[in-house]
Amino acid sequence: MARILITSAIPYINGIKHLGNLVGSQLPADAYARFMRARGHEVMFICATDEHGTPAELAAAKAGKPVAEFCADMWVVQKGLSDGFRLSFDHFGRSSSDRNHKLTQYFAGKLAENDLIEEVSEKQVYSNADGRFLPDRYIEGTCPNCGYEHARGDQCENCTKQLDPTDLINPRSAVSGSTDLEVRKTRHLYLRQSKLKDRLDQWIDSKKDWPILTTSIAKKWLHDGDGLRDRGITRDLDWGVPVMKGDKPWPGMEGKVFYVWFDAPIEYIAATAEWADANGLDDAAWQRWWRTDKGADDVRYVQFMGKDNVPFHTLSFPATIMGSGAPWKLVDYIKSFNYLNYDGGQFSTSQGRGVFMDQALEILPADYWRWWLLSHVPENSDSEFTWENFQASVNKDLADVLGNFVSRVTKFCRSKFGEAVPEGGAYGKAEATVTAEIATRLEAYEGHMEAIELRKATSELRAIWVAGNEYLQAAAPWALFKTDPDAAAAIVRFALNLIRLYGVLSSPFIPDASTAILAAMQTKDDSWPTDLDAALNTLPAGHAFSVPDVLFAKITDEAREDMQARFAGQG
RNA sequence: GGGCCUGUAGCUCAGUUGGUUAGAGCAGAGCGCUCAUAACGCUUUGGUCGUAGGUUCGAGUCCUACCGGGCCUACCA
Repeated sequence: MARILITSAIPYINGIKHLGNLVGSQLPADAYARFMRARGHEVMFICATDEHGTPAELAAAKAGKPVAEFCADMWVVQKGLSDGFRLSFDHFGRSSSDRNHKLTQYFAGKLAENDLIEEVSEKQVYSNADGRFLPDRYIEGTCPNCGYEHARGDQCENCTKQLDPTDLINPRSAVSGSTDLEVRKTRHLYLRQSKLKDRLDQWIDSKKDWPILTTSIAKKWLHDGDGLRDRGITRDLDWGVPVMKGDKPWPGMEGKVFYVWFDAPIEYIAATAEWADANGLDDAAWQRWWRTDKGADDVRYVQFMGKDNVPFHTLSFPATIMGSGAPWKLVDYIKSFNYLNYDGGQFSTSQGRGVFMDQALEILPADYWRWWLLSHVPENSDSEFTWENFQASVNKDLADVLGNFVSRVTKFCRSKFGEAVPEGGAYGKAEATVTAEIATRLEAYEGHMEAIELRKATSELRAIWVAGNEYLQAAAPWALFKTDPDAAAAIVRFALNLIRLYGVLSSPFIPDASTAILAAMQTKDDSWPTDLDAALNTLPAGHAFSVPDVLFAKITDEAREDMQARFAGQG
């Protein structure tokens, strides 16, 4: 039995996430975690909300709430949605937790001890009307290059020229529109990750099996221009982790907080500590996942994230871990994803374009979304959601291939033999043949899951469902029943056992249906099959079962058209 | 501008270190079955693998150029 630590990129607190966000980290991480648990491994699956930064403060102001209250409320919303999608986190934490405050300050102190922190004096734009420093992109003005009037302080979206906020003509705050701006001097801490460049480079080089998307982004940042640049890790904000050197004050840094991307990955560790706290466990309980000197050296640590998060996970966070000089666990495998687009364009929060997590659950059960999203997860390139594809995929795979199989077998049995596994006859050649096919496919399925090749895994799982229909069609118990009821009984017995097997094998992707299948089969035995012949004899003759309700109702053309219209967006 | 990814049947995608007639699912067509959510099964029609060159006995696979799509480019997270 292995020990596997799994983290999903932590969703930003600022609003409800859309399906593109969901499929880019949390959902694939969940399928992987569920599979590994089902295989009997010890899993720690961690997620949290990412609560700091300027956008959170602004969203809170817009909602008319103090930021702490806003975040607390949004955490409840996001937690509810992750439960709704059946994301099986062992703990869903908060980056604003006391644990994260302490750990973030601890890491900063360690980095300072090791001469990896530098104080830099810089100039930044301050908005008097807003009473805050503004990040470059929150300053708007006319582009000096092309004359576009809504250029942002970091880059003009029209001509793509890189800008400095002071380049803008008629600069104004993107928050309030105020032009009462001034450039102020401020001091910030920088993480001297450039000193760790060679070590990071060698480390990345050693990861031959990582997705090319992961390593190519890391390489680009390591070697672009003068190489890896140092990075500011503090901000002039009110909401965040106060800058401290371990548990001591940091002279000159009063009133400042750590930058959200410094504390966010540390929350992976902190959330595990929060988990221990929530379960009344001691520090050793979480440290055995994170400290290689306290039991974590046999842990395999896998991270999931969208491609936009790759630099922080391949460089900044490892630099923090390495630079601490303490035996913290470094990531072993980084699975990164491309983007999911929506019907010919991007998902857009501002334009209300696409489907958001709360709306998705209002429309259809979680399993529908999970199945479609995971069988189309953007592993190799950006992929696209269309309602036609969603409808076709869900109706065919879930309703016809799997759902109808369960239906036809259980109903046939009920009408001919009653609601118990029938006795009589014996498994023969046909059963051996399909068992052999499933064994081969199961091995492939497991291999793809181990390698986190989720699309391939779903297609193999589907083929396992199809094998049941092929078997049943060839065996034709409805015909055999008339001449040889015992032979028909054996076929039905085998098919009922197939149903239970499907319930077990499908659980990483469609957990609710899995539960419903096992409940209908009236069994608690959800153990992953190691011996297929034994697994297909789990339900003995005489074992009672019930005919479940329709597992997956089909999406009608009319319903699809309604949804299509509803989510077309205003943009 | 620079870097990276991507372009394979109407649609969504597989195609290992280059090796014989390029595969799967869906959609389409035909047949079969009638237990089932008009579900299932079998058979079958679709591709000069973005374009043009090159390397090679041999290229979807390697190289070059071009065309199209996408992402990143460090103060949004």
